Amino acid sequence: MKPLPASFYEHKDVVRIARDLLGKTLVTLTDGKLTSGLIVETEAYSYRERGCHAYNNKMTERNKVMFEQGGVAYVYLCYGVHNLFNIVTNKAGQADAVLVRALQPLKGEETMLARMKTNSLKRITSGPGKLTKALGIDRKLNGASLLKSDLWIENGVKINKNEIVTAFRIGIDYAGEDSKLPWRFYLKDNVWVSKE
DNA sequence: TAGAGGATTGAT
DNA sequence: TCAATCCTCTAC
Repeated sequence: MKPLPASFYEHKDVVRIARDLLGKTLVTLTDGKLTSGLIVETEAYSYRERGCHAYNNKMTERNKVMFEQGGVAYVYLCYGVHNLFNIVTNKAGQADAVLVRALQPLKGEETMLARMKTNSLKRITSGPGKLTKALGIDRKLNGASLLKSDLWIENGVKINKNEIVTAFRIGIDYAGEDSKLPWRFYLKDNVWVSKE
């Protein structure tokens, strides 16, 4: 399998990319250990709405990688506890991104279990803060290219349109009206999706 | 330079 | 329901 091409990430419609990422495979090679998982839940963020760190084209030290060309990782610390993994999309200067919220473990399951200090495979990647830990993603990978580093996305399984559920995004009440945008996508009846 | 708060999680 | 935990942003 090969990483998805740059053109996939440079599309101008971040919502479409978020939907297309369902069923793709996220792969990391951290500390010499390969781990991967099927993407089963995503959320879209755009500089045009308040839920986004780069709302109104506001660039800061933290979110500046969002303004790079699509195809890089945006990893940041949330609540002082969790690393959250985003995929930067669109062209340079158009700060859009997709947050990966849940995975279905595929490879390196033992490595993930060891990182999570648990014996239960269930729910170890069902949440944005958990999947980064399971796959060994942290802020060192902020700005890393998904085309040529130890972090990339491959084609996975084909998803039918009627398997995709559309919902409101989680945890962004502060965004006002924009928190009602139906920009969260997940696979219907998939046990690996994060719980609300 | 101090203070507030967050795209979450797991324990109580 | 609530604390953990720390980096980032904003205001002074």
